[in-house]
Amino acid sequence: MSGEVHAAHHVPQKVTQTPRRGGNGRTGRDAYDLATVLAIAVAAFNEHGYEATSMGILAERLGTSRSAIYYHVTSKEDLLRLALDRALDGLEGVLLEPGATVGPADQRLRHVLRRAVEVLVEELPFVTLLLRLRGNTEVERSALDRRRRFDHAVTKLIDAARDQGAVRTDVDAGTTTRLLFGMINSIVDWYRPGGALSTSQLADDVIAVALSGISRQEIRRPGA
Amino acid sequence: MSGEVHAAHHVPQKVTQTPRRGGNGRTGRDAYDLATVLAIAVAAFNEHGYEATSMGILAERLGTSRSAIYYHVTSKEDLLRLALDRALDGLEGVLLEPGATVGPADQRLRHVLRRAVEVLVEELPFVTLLLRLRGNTEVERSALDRRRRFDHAVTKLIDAARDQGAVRTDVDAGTTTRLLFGMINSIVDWYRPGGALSTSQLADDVIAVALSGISRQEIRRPGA
DNA sequence: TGGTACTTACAGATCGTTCAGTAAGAGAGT
DNA sequence: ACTCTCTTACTGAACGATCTGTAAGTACCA
Repeated sequence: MSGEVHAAHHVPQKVTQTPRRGGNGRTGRDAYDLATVLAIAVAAFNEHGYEATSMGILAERLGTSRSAIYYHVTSKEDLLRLALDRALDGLEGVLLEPGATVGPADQRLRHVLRRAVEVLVEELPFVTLLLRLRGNTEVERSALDRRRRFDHAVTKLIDAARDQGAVRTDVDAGTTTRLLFGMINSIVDWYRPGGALSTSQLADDVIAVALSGISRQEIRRPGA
Repeated sequence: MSGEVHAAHHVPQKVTQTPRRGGNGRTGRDAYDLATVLAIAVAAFNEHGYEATSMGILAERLGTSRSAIYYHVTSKEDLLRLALDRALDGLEGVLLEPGATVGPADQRLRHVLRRAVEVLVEELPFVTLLLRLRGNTEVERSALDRRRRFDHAVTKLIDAARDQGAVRTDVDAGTTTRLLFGMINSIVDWYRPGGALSTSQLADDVIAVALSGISRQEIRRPGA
């Protein structure tokens, strides 16, 4: 039924940190591209919160003027929409992968958890922004709506794994799902790629703790 | 002058939703008390974010004027400080309880987890505000500092339980702790007291999933 | 010459906060 | 019972700063 998640609209944009001055491109003056503006904006949004971040701060960080930004985007909210689309495109893409659509439910669940962690790390600032939304404007509400649909797809996966006998039944299904999401989503609050913990190891750890908890394990077969 | 308001520490204040008109208290006019103003303010802060919430919105919700609020508090930041103090007082109180200080580490850990969930629910709006801080102002940074000290105390408990052999060692201690906190803290994003799930049951579920994960359990003795 | 990427200048609104003034009850004095 | 004074709890206007967004002009390059 409802799982019709929109496919990735376009290829993830390369975020170039430096303005391409003068010659290499094709055009006029300093030439910040949209991706740069967006990357700086999202970083600032995550530091101060979207509404508390002024276009003046963005301009300062870009080394340009407030109004120059309006050459690249039509509004502040436009920046937000662009950023949220990117996060959501990435997450929804996971659900379309073969590993998420074929095979036993518990294996599909493992695949989605692992890939969700990976996308979350790849698109860290964008997903961070998404996860901190309040839903005050229409843009925010529609992003939250897409996020809810994603969550719901994962919930159905957990339900399937439960029917299959792979998930505990002494805790309510909704509670299980929410606690699981809480654990995964918290990654944006502390994980920074490039440190001692690799993304791959992080994904392993998340799956291990999510499935088996923090207690010391007895004999446990890898299949369940 | 009115600076020395300092939240009545541990005793949870009654939040009266209605202004006490006329006679019972002292004198004057409508007489909103600090607790009412604070409750309304925190609710608004959680909905729109602290910085995005204007004094005008608070005044509107209180049915009064912006300037009237300044009779009760010295500044907008003062409201924030009061709210954060309340959340932190509650959480820190848990660490002082006998159940958190005496006995085997794994039992103390269980106690702290359960009580942390309970305080989190009791003081839901205040803790919610705390958990969404960015650390931009001095008030926010000092609150985050207190929160880090609380987290660190729990981390030490987990370490003790690990030394005792109750916690898995195949996942890094720091990662374990952060995933655990992520799970617990996420409660503020979805749990609302008064529903089908009681606070006590929620605490049970959190402990069950935190310790043993979402997988179907084999034989597992309640002690570990 | 024409498009690109701006800059300067500003409109209009809203922000947190201050301040002078005031309505109304409480207590004291008579 | 009556006034007088003091305290409480505001009201309403105004302040300077800052906010998003726009309009018009301009430097640069092909």
